[in-house]
Amino acid sequence: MSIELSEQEQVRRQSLNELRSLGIDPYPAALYPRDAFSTDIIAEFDDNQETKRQVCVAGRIMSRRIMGKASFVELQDSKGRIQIYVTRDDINTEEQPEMYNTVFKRLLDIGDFIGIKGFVFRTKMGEISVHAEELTVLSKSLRPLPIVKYKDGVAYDSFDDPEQRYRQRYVDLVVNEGVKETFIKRTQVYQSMRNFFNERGYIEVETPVLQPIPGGAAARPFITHHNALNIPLYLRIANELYLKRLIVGGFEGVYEFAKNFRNEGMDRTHNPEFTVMEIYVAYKDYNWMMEFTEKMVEKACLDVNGTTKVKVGNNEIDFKTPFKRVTMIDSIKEHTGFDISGMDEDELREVCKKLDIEIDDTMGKGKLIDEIFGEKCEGNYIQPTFITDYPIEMSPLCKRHRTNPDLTERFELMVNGKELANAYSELNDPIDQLERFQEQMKLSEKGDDEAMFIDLDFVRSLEYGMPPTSGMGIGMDRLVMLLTGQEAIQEVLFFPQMRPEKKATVDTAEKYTAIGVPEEWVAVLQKVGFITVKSLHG
RNA sequence: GACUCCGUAGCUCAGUCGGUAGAGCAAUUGACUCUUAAUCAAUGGGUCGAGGGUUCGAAUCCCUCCGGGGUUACCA
Repeated sequence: MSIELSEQEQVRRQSLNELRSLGIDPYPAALYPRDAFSTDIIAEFDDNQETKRQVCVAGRIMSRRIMGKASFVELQDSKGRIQIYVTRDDINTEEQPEMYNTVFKRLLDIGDFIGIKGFVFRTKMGEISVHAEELTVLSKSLRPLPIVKYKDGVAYDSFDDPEQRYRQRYVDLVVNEGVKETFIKRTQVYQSMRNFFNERGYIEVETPVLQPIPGGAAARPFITHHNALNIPLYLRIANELYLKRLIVGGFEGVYEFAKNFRNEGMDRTHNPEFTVMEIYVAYKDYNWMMEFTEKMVEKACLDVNGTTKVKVGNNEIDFKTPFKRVTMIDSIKEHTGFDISGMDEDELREVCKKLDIEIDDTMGKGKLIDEIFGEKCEGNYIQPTFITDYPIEMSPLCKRHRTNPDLTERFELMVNGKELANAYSELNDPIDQLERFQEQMKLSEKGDDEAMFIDLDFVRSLEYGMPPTSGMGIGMDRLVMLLTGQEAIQEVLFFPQMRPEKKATVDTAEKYTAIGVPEEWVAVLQKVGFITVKSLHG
């Protein structure tokens, strides 16, 4: 925040005062009786109408073309833009004879909100516009917006510094065409999925974000402290264990769009907080869940884009069902030539060495297989593909495979070379579950800082009995990225995490003298680099 | 975290070999009652990310720091 105002900010504050002195409230309290939206007016216009349609519109001035006693304004509302034709003779009134020359031309600026009452017509150049008969100042803008111009869909001087766009998303949304559409599509994806679940009778629920044991995934959690209880609490890394408790409790289909938090790196596909939709359905297995998932994704794509095809970067992805299905063992065989079925840890290490994959001693069998798949296979799956039957060591919450005890009934949905969804036939054998947690403990002792904690209450719930259940989690940010063709997670989050904005500040002389620094030393100290009192310590 | 590039007016960007700051839009003043990246004329606007160094002289060269992008590592 700059303390000194730029020339344009000073002018706008001056205009604000002049509006008040003319008896115009720049921030009126009364509701404005808007009765039409920009794009609707254009869509509903009929050249053959005998009487002109009267409308009342409101929005932000995005550009002005002033030609003496007549002007054109581009007014932007939540749906789009419409041109307003403003003339001196039509908007001046007895009470406000300077409405046009002083108020409109001199005191209003790009960025201000105004309301317009008038009639709809088509200009000589053919553009459907509103001929203003009454202009109301609705809100004065004190900061100049970036000026982005459009012609034939091409943007000129777009506001495109990513740092400023993300830090001041409100500005990005105002001036850059298409940004809002991405976020509207995000909401449509959620609506599509909610409808899909609700139609089937599944219930949307909410479970704790603050958890005493961060369970349900392998990840580094954020930790915080609850003062009244005097205990550490973790921000959830997943909601899986809570949703399964609800299946124990008798719900037969529950889902939650859950904000999860992981204290890991940030880049164009990772934000510290992100959203996962998890759903659990009783009496189903992972085969059922595969069909459910592909139908859900196909529908979401159709609802948002009207087609199953999406362009992401140079790839065209088709979400037409059915998706391909490949077991993990077959995938590794196909992309590396190694058949790892039945291999022990040492043999797997040998394979990794041959494939030039970096490994370390903390890695168990499951992690080694995961590395091979991640390095050599994952990236090949551009079109939606289910990878099935993961090794048991890397799936501690998943039911053992019905035909092979070394594997689990698990699938991941890979799209554009990345994991999008993850699902199991859920492990509901409480004794097996406890043993799997204990295996995780051993991994943790071995040095794996992502191994899962033991959640004894969760085991207790399973001891009361959970019906056979299938569960699935899908990364919402990644899904939205795919369905909107965006390649950075920051483009689908309104406010992605950023380093705090910092300005180099210089402490005042008083702060130095307050800690006993002689006044005449202050300038000297600042000159040699101690620009703050704090910098004198340490 | 590592590597790499970037930071100049409200916005988008030039700035040559180190010689003291430029354009378009926006703003201000004026002309113009159907324009649309409106047009025409004039004017003002800069801690060149911050701090230090080299130099007679630094937006430019060197060092440190801050912020961001890209690549990479961990991860969804």
